[in-house]
Amino acid sequence: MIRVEHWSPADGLSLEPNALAAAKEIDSNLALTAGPGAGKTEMLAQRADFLLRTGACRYPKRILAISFKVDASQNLKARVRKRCGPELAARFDSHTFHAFAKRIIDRFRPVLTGQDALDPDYSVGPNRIQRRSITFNDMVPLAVQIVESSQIARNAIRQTYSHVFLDEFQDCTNAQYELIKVCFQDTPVRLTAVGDTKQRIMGWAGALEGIFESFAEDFDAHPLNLYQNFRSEPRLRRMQNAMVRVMDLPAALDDADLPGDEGEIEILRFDDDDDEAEALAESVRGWIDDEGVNPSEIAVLVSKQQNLYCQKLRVALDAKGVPYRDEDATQNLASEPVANLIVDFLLVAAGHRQPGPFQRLLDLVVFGRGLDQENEYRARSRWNRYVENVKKRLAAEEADLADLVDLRCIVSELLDIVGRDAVVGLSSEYARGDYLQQQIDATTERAHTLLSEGEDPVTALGSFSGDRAVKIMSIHKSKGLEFDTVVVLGVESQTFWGDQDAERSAYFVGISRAKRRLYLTVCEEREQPDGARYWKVARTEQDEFVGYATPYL
DNA sequence: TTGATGAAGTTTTTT
DNA sequence: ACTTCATCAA
Repeated sequence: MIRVEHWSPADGLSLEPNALAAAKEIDSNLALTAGPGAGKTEMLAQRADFLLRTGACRYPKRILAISFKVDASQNLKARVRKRCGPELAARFDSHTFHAFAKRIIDRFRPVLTGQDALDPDYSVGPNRIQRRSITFNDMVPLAVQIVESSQIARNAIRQTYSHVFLDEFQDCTNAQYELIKVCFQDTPVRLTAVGDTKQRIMGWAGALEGIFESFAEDFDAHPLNLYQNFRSEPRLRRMQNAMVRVMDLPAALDDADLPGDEGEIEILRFDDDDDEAEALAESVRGWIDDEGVNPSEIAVLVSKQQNLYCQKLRVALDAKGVPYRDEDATQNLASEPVANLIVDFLLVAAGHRQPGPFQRLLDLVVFGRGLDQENEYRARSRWNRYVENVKKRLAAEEADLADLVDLRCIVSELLDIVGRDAVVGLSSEYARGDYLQQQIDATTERAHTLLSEGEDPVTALGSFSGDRAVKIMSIHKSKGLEFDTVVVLGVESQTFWGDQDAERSAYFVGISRAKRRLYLTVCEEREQPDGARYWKVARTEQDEFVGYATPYL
């Protein structure tokens, strides 16, 4: 443990003054607003490092981080582990709102009585069924009810955590805010809320307007703002700034403060979506093959109906052999930690030099266990021996990944080596029923399908792992992510319909994912799902949204 | 039966 | 923004 005055940001990073102030804040609750690319995640990771290393969060107290999306919560956890090491990071709990609520329900379930009583083996499904099943939407309200009515639950939560981080706070809903309040209002627990009201894109799901103001009031939180944008090149920042001028004038900068020609913005206009798919696939292929851009640094974003809008693009990418991952279709399995574990291992076993998967496996199997140095060394060499052994068997054709029996065998062997406890610990869902086995079977099936297509294993599994695949996803899914090159597909009034402010925020989120290059596509005509009808592009919204880009081409 | 009119529904996430 | 469905008048 070190003294507060001796702490400096981990890994020799430097933070802008307000980020440093936020990271080192001890007494106040914080309401930290910051635009895209300001380094909110990094600030939280550094703050975790500060709290854990200086003992402001002293053992056995823990830090609770609440995000909205699974991958955001995993990213934050990984960043914290990187900054302060696995031992301290073990006291950093990173959950989604739903996961946090469900943990409360599972732990204090008997508190629920009468109408709301739940059986021990209740399930989560599409319908609320008395005692047997709840829906996603029931989770947070039930957790609120538990914490409200049970002093024991309240105390348990308040005594576990000394600090709470709230990520993407602009998208906090009424029910979620209630949960935060019943758990932590008027307690010594210190809260840090970070977000950007200009990126509020969950209004349709009940995200509260003016949530930062309410929070500042209810929790007497100290407001801070981060000004920098470490993500985007200046040309892109000027376009973002043009949107900020419309959405939140006081937060806008003078364009003169964003000098430089770096960065690239293009508007691609097409007659129809066939041309669009063809040209886009060709551009993507060029970026990867000619410019050497990593496919995973390229994202195609759509506002709505991803399946419909990206169908032709997928066909065109297939035809050109461009690896891509449709985050919609693969979502279920690809977001399962055990699926990633298995696929990472298959990639390492089958391919040469797979740094991403290799490192993730090491983190899980060796470093993530809080072992001391000697045992860590042993675990590492044991793991390396095992990997080499499987590689050798594959090379000698004693085992064949394309063979389902061999594949099953290798998977079960892997899970034994990793350890049942470690696998179950990957997700809170795995402890119950046969859910884990189902996911393992589904992954094996899927891997078998991919591997028996005849391509080499690394390419075949590439679309699953996503390490070397172009990402196709909704703007909502892209929140919090960043890419070298971003294509916003279909910048048309037909795709950005709905509440004007909400749509503008969504567009802002989309364009601000790009670090260096932004492409916008517009079609005059686009095919409808039944294949027969076409619509013409209306002009109004197209002019507004594309218009933000035109001065910066 | 046809055409005209208007209202309602559609999308985005979460164990 | 656009589609689908219900209703009403001719």
